[in-house]
Amino acid sequence: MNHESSLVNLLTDRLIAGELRPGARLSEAALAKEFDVSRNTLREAFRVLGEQGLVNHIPHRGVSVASPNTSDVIDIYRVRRHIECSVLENAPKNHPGAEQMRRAVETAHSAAAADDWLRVGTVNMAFHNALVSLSDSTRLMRSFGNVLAELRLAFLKVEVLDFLHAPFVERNQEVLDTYLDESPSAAAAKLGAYLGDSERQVLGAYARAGQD
Amino acid sequence: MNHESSLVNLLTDRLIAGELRPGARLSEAALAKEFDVSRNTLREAFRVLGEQGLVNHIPHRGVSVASPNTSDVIDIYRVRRHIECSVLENAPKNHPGAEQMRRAVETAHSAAAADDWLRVGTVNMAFHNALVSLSDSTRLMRSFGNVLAELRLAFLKVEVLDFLHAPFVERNQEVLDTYLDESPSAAAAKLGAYLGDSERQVLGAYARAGQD
DNA sequence: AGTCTATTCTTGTTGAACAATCCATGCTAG
DNA sequence: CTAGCATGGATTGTTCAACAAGAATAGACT
Repeated sequence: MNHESSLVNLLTDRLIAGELRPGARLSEAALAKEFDVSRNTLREAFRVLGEQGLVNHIPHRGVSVASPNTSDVIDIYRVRRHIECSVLENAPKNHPGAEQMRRAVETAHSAAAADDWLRVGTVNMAFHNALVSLSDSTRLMRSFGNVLAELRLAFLKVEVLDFLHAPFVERNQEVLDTYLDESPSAAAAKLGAYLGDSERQVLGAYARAGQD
Repeated sequence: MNHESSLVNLLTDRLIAGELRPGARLSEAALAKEFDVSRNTLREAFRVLGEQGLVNHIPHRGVSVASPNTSDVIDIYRVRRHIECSVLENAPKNHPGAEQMRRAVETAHSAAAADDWLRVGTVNMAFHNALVSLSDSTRLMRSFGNVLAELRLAFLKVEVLDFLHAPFVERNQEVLDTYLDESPSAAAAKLGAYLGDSERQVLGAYARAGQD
C-alpha cells in the first residue's frame, strides 16, 4: 500500500470531520507518532495539504489547521461565484452530473428530516461538487474541491455548520429545478443570489462569534 | 534561508524555462545531487509541484515533468474560459490590475518587435495573470496560475511557443482596450473568441506534431 | 518469439542525528 | 515596574544511511 497518499486522505478526513480543529497546531512529532509514520513521510503529506489550502505552513513555526478569517471567507465566496455561476451558466442540458445533483438533494432532504445536520453539510458539499462537474473539467473540479474543503473549515471554526445549512437544502432543489426545467442562465442567477445569502450567513456567524 | 520553498521556485523556473522537458523523468538521486539537497527535501518539493500539476507522480515509478496531452489542453482551455471570462465580465472599472495588463501589452509589443518570442510567451502569461487579478481573489489567482504554468508546458512540448503567441499580442491589446473603453461584457466576449482561437492553434500544433 | 525468473535499479519509508530558528523563562538595567 | 536581553528548551529544517517494496531489465528456458 502506498502510505503517503493514504496518509493525505487520512488527514483530510480528520480535518473535514473537525477532529483537528481550525487553528490547531499540528506537531510533527506528535502526529508522526499517532499515525505511526516517520516525520519525513508526514512532512510530505503536509506539503500536499498546504498546497490544497487545508493547512497553513509557516517556516520554522510548523503547520496548523487552516483557520479562515473573514477575508478568507469573502475570497472563497468570490471563487464560488466565479466558478459555480460560470459553470452553471454554460452547462449543457441533460448532463449526467445533474443526476448526482438530484441524488444529493434527495439525500439532503432525508438527512434534514432526521436532524442529521452534519450529514446535510457533507451532502451539500457533494451537491456543489456535482454542480461543478457539469463543466467536465477535472482541473476545475480539483481546484473547486479544495476551496470547498477550506470553506468547510470555516464552518467548523464558528461551530454552527448545522443550522447554517438548513435553509439551503430547499434552495439547492430550486437551483436544480430551474436548471432542468427552465434555463441554465436562470439557474445561474438563482445560484448567484443563493451564494450571496450564504456568504452573508457565514459572515454573520463570524461576527457573532467575534472572529476576525 | 529556507531551502525547501526556494527549491520549489528553482524547479518551477527550470520547468517553465523548458530546461526540464515535458515527459522527462526526474530521478531523485540525480536531481538531489544536482541541487545539492537531500532526497527527502527534494521529495517534499516534488509533492508541492505535483499538487500544482507541474509534475506527475506515479507511485514507485517516480516523478516526471507533466506532459499535457490533447485532452489536457482541452481541459486547460475549459478552465481558462470559465475563469478568465467570468472575471473579466464582472470586473469593475478602473481596477489597478488594468495597469499591469497595460504594461504587459506594452512589453509584449517591444519583445515581439525584437523577435524575442520566448519573452513574448512569458509576458503573455503575465497579462492573463493580471487579468485574473481583476477578481481580487488570491485563491483564484493561485489556481489559475497553476493552470497557466501547465499550459506553458504544453507549448514547450510542441516546441512552437514562439510564433504561436505572435497573433495574440495584438488581441491582448484589443481585449484590454475593449475593457477600458467599452464594457466588461464586450471585452469578455472578445476574450472568449480569443481563447477559442488560441485553443485551436495549440491543438493544431499538437496534431501536426503527432502528439496524442 | 514468448514467457518466466533472477538480478538490479529506483522509489518508499524509517530512525537518528545535527543545525537553525523560535519561544518562554528569568534576569538585568534603567 | 517595565523594557529589553540573555539563556535554555523545544520544534522545525535538513541530511544521511539503511532497508523494504515495487518496477524494470536481462537472461534462461521452452
